[in-house]
Amino acid sequence: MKQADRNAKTQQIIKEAFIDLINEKGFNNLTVSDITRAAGVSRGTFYVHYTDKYELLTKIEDELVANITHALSENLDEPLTKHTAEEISGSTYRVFNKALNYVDSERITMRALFSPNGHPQFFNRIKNLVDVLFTDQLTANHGRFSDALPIDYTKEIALNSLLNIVRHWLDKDNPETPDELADILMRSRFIAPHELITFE
Amino acid sequence: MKQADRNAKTQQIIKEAFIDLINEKGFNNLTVSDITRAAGVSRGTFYVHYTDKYELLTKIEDELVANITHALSENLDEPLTKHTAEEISGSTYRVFNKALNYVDSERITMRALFSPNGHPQFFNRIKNLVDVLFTDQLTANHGRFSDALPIDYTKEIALNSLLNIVRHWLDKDNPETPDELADILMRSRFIAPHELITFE
DNA sequence: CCAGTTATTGAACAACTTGTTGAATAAATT
DNA sequence: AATTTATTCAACAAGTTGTTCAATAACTGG
Repeated sequence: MKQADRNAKTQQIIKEAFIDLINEKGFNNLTVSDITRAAGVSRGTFYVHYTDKYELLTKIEDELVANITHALSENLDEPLTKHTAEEISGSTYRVFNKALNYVDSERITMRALFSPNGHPQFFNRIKNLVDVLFTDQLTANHGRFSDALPIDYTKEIALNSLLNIVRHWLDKDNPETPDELADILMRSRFIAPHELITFE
Repeated sequence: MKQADRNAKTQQIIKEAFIDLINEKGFNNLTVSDITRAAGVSRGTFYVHYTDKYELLTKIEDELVANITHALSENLDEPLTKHTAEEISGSTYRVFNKALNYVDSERITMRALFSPNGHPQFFNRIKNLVDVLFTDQLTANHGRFSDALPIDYTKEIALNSLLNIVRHWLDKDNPETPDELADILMRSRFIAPHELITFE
């Protein structure tokens, strides 16, 4: 085995043990000793690769963010060349679908980080990512559908609905396929949430 | 000063220092020593009142949950005696208004706990609270408005929209009054969030 | 006002985690 | 086979944890 592969393999073992431990006891309650014990690796080895558990977390998150950004951006400029409602809708579906398929491939890690025992800042980072990528569409449509609700609240509703659906999906034991969830996300856009909370 | 008052005062000083520190460095990064130093109190005193920082957190949360439950429940049975749409709508508004006024009175604490550096489990606890209290209304209306979206996703959208609006409101520097936010919550019920995320 | 109860203080304790270092060993490279 | 690189293991000081205890301070009831 090559040196590079050897490093990669060690780091992979550490990462997997780390994600397992986040699910077991939460990021904040796990120690570097916990990680190395679970990974079957010396504590010294950990500190060769990472300065602390926060850097390990950051490196994992950075990779996820880069790939999600890529998946979301890839089809994002397409709409400008599309004209019919069907073309636009299909394009939106493909953006969701592509991103969800990647998220699904990192399901265990994503679920761990999105969980209450994971890293709330990571959820916010993804939220900010989606915000920036979709911000033009958001502001452009605001006013047409919003009934003059303040723009900041409108954005909160839209972003949180989208991302909490994904979070809920990640938490499920028998989740829908990424394709099915993309479909649910498409349909969810036409539902006013609080119509469902009334006293009728 | 009476003994009971003396205890209450000490605990209040500790609680205030604790909330300040959550905002400064986050719950997970603060130590008991940090709290007692900030509170100007001996570390021994802390351990007389609380076994650790988790118990302190829990006691604060329990009080908030009890009061929010009270505020939400008080007007919740009214609708059964109401008949017109205006009566029902007014009743809903009063439930929101009452709860929001209490939350506003505990704004600094609520914001600290709801923040990413606070306690995500507390947000989930409130979410569960609202879920249980409104669950009858939720299921009753499902199907009429949902376009056959799976019930679990419908609930996620409704609960997260409601609570993230409140969270966003708590984070604001110049927030609306509780009355104004109750109005925003009422109006937000008729907005389909993802209509705003399209590629048109 | 005094004696008894209760709260606070400050110091000490062992156990644990942290991040660092260095020497020995093991594995890959050339 | 000699060199570079990765891993291991042990030791280190510094900080936190939760507990204990004796001394001090503050309230309480008579």
